[in-house]
Amino acid sequence: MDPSLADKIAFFKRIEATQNGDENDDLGAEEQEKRLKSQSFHPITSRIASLINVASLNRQYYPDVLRRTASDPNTVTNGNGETILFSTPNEIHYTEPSRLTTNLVSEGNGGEYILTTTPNDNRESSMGFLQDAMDSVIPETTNPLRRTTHPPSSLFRSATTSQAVPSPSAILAKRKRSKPVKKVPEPQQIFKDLRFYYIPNDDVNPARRLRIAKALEYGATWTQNLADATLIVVDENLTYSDIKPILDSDPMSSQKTLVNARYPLECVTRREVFSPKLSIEQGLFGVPGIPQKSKEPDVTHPASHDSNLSLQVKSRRKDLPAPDTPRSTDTSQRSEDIVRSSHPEEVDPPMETLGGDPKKPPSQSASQQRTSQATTHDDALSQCIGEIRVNPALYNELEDDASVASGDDYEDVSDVGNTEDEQPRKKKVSRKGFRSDQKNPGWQEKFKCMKGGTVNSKKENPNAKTMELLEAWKAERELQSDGKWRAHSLRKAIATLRQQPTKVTTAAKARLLPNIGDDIADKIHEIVQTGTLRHLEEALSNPDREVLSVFLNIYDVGQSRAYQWIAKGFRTLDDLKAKAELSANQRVGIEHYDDLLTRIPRAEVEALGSCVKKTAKIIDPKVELIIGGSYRRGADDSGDIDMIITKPGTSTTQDLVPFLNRLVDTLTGEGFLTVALAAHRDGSSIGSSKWHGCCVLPDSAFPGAKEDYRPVWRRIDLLLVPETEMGAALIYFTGNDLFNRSLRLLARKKGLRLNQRVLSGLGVSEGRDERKIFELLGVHWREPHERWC
DNA sequence: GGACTGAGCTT
DNA sequence: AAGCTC
DNA sequence: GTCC
Ligand SMILES: [Mn+2]
Repeated sequence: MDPSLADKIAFFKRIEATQNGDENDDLGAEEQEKRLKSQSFHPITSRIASLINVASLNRQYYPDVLRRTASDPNTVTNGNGETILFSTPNEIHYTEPSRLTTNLVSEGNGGEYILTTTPNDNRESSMGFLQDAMDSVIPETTNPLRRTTHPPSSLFRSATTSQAVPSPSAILAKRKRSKPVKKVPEPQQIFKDLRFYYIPNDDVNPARRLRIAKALEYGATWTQNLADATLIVVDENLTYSDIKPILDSDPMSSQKTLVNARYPLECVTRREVFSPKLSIEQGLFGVPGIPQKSKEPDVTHPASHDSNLSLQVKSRRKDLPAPDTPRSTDTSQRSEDIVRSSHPEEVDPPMETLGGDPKKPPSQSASQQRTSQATTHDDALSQCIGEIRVNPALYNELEDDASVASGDDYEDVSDVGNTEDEQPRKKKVSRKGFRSDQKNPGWQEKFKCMKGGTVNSKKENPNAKTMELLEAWKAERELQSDGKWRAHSLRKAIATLRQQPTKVTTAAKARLLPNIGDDIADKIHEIVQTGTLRHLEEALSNPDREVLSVFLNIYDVGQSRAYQWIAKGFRTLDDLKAKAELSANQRVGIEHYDDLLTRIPRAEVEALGSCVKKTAKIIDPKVELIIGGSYRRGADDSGDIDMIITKPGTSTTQDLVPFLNRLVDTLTGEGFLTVALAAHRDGSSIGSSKWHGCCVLPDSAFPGAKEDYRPVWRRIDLLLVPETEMGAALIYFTGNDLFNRSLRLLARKKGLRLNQRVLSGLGVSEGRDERKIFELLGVHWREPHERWC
């Protein structure tokens, strides 16, 4: 990798740090687990649905209470006379669930915790449709692959937006870090006559430096004197209270426009200095905590700009609402508030010219090209941001790109002089103390991933309804053979939505948000307008979807087999047991279907862990076992239990295989381990590293009252990790998945590679120290409970 | 048009 | 190599 | 699905 490239990459990261948006806080490692849950429930009637909510809660901890034989799924007939199978317990035994329910409900009311129970919410929200769907029966549609056609406007839009004026950023990017700012042609200098004051007002932070440079390119003047400023640009991690002291130094500050760092960039994108006032935009570009009062004198330029005329060039990625050109019609968009600019006549320079491709050596590696391009276009830059922002707080302290780029000197990471980049850890949404175990004190901290702990983030999220439906839609996509990436995109979009401080009510506004494209923007609009999602309802009415959902929740059953079975006409778990060719693991999955889908209370995770540790200690007292996964992140319940097995002095997993064999044998003999699903390759070469199976907590170790004990099969994963790889292993097995993927993506961008064993590349090789890996990646340390992205 | 994390284990 | 899992 |  060439250093300059790394430099650019580093730049982007910084930017990320300042862009707080990000999609965090929600599913992650557990994402998969929850996904399963939500899939398995799809109330058929609202009445049942209401019961299910209660039931599902109970189910979390007391599967038996409402267990129904997995092999006897309920079925109902829809309006078409078609039989629909569903996995929801048809018999909700209310027998004294009160106590249990109360307990759980209280947790749900506790605050953020609600997020961890989204599956319940989903069910709740989806029942309405299902009901409708059943009543109105829509024959068919069902081809999962079937795609929605884009409304004409969408096409139109993209066509007009794909062109853009050559971005000066290209120039900027190429100049590396040289100071001279090349301004764009006069007419394009949208910030001309405007004086920006930044907070912090320096360019120490690479991200800010880049932003400032861009502002200057477009004619802005960077002033060091607050009193002289016409626009105050605040780093996104700062809240109004943070900057209040600074503002107070200028008596006129209250008359000036206060915007976050994203605003100027958006102006550049739009090629105009628009007013940040609009409610939604205030949420997008405002400073958190800003008093409602005055603030917002119109500093924007009079529409005198060419930008409003010939330069109506939209960024190719996000169109901006054009007040004058209401997007007309189309089937799906009957709303009048949807306004998208559309100036077909505007023919802009081809994008290619922006990338500077001509100069690019054809020999460049694909990755290099990708990066180069990204660095050459402002949009590309934002894009990159969006990509990385998967994990915003990650980059909070990146500093000088140069140092980072060099690969070997990451000292910069440590110095972290950018306090402003530092997420204000101060304000934490304090969670009720119902589960105030000392271990949990901070699990709500996961919200730190979120924007300065502002508004949203709780169930009263202004976009809650929209998120619920999109979540349901995402679940449907996950059932489809080609829905993996669509679901992934939806997940990111939902995360973006979750962070919006105000309700996103139009497609146009939604479209401006990262990770939300035309499709989802339209869906958001549909939800806001109609309260439903037509496609979702149709999907739910597909008689196959419930069967699919049940099948996919079987361990060791994926899309391939699920579809094959459905093609063969199998509809129930009984059908499978009787007619399908099942692998041993699938048999286990079916036999213990309910158990394996039941959440494991934290207390039980601990109890299970203790059982393993106890036996392990007898076999080899020097071996160390650590419970990872969501438990390590502080979760109140987990989908399974993950344990890392290590021992001082070990350098290969092989060193631990003998121990594992004895451990498994012993635990199996005790009756603790009940079955092996995937065992390590015995005696095989390197690589042997894991053992997956099931276990049951012995009644003697049950943390609750004896009479409440029920043997429940749990999934347990044992991981062999030599001491030399503990750091990388901990990161990986602590998750969550989004966090891990972000890190790996980041590593790759830095020319490194991260897997569960080591961070390597560019002469680097670190697997032992978790913190060291963070440092090498230029990522601020994050405690396990802060890794819910 | 391609990427989207990166691997281990089973069949 | 495909399929499933984390 | 979104972004490059
Ligand atoms: Mn696991």
